[in-house]
Amino acid sequence: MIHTSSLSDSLKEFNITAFRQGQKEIITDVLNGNDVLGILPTGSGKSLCYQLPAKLFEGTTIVVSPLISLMHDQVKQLKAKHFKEVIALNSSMNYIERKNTYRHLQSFKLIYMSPELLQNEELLNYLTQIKISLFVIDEAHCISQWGHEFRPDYLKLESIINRLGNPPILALSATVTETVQTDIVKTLKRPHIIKHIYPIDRTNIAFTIHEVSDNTEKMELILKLLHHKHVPTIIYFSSRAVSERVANLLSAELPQHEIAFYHGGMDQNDRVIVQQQFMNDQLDVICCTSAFGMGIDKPNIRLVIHYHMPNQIESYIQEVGRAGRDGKESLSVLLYSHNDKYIPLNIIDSELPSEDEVNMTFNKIYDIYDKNKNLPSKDEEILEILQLGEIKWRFLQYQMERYGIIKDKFVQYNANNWDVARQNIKKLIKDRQLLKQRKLNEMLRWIHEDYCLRKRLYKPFQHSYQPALYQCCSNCGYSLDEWMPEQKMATQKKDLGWHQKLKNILLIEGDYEAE
DNA sequence: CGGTACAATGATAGATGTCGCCTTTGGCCATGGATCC
Repeated sequence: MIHTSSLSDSLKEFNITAFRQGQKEIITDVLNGNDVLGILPTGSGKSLCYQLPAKLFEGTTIVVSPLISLMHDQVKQLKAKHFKEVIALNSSMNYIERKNTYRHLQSFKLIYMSPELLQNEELLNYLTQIKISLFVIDEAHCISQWGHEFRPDYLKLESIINRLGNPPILALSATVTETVQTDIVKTLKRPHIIKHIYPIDRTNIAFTIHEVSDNTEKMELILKLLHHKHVPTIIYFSSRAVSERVANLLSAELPQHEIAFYHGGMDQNDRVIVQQQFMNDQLDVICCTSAFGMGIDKPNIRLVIHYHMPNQIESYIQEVGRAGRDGKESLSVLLYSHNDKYIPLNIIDSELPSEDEVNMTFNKIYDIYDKNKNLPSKDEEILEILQLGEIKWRFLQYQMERYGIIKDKFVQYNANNWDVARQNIKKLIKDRQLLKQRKLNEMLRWIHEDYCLRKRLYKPFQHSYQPALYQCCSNCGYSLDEWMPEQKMATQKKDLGWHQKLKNILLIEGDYEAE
């Protein structure tokens, strides 16, 4: 039991004078050793909910985070606040570094890691030897959104928590529907988890939908909008190639704007640079896929455009919610043409294996059992043999491990078990596909809604509802022309960068190489 | 046709050189820790 006096003392160490909404309630329950699910809006100080308990607890707190960049940001911030017993683990450490770090894990109060690294036996052996006081899952919606197909290691967290001696859990997120909540609680097997859920509706964002007949019309609309409103803007796409193409077209048409693209296929270095430039207001418009956004806490994003719709409402709420963090009037523009719905349909198809593919995989896995009982060690080889896409195989691999068909690349055969597994997996695939199609249909239904868009958007997420602070939505009579955001001065000078600045100071002539 | 990440590993490109070398002025080579895909 920890006293309130020590709570306020430790607050000072974080340079904070008072708790924000929800923080105290969540932290109190965590300190009392309860399992907690906390839903707080982004920018409301979610991380304090585990950082403060981590500091107060005797043992070590583990934080599972989906992105290495997020872990680094957190560690950097904490070290700046003189919280030093903190580390982010990842696979880039060499043998010596790794051994040295793993041997002294108990000296850290807070350890960040990915769900994938938590599958590593070497690390687990060390972790089971130290006292874990709290197990945190940051961005917990990833369990539901990514766990089933894209990153199945999210579904394995529960068994890991078990191996670590069942420490209390804190799951945190910003956007979680009732369905996703149920999914998280079920996956973690914590039916009695205490829920602290706070409203996530954004009263300073106006919602508009524009149905167009083709992509030319989309471009015209975007050009007109950006030409008149020069504000920090994100444009979301469902295709890397289209995001690049549109970024280039817009750059040519709008010489006053600084425009770049961003997606998962880019060089890691370029991604960091583009993100930094956008954060520092050196870029005005960023054309991106869903890869851009997690951990983006830029206060003055005024406009979020969807060139393509996301494949579910949850994603839309997350993406739109990046606008207007500073509370000022901001705008969402969703562009829709009737062909757009085929993109998410194809994506759904590509992440789950068909019935034929399941049968084929079972047969080929049996062939492997017949020959030498071991899967090739390299994933590429397996994909080559099975003729499957990466995500489909990841899904099947996870399922086959669950049913004991595969264990560490080793194939185990039992005719009865295999039949049961095959039927159940096929059933599961059908269920997942139906669920995904239902989610897509929800999105489409919302797009064709006649009633107030704001109310329909937030209703399934929360019981209370707050009216719009500035403007409501295109169904409540709001039009784009009325929008008058504070704009960037056209004459505003670009940041010169430190090379030029240094050169100016030292009056050096000519160029010199960077670093 | 289209989108999200990480780990692990081998490949690759950039920096170094306590006397590196040679053609003096930077270019080339061999080497082996980072970084990338």
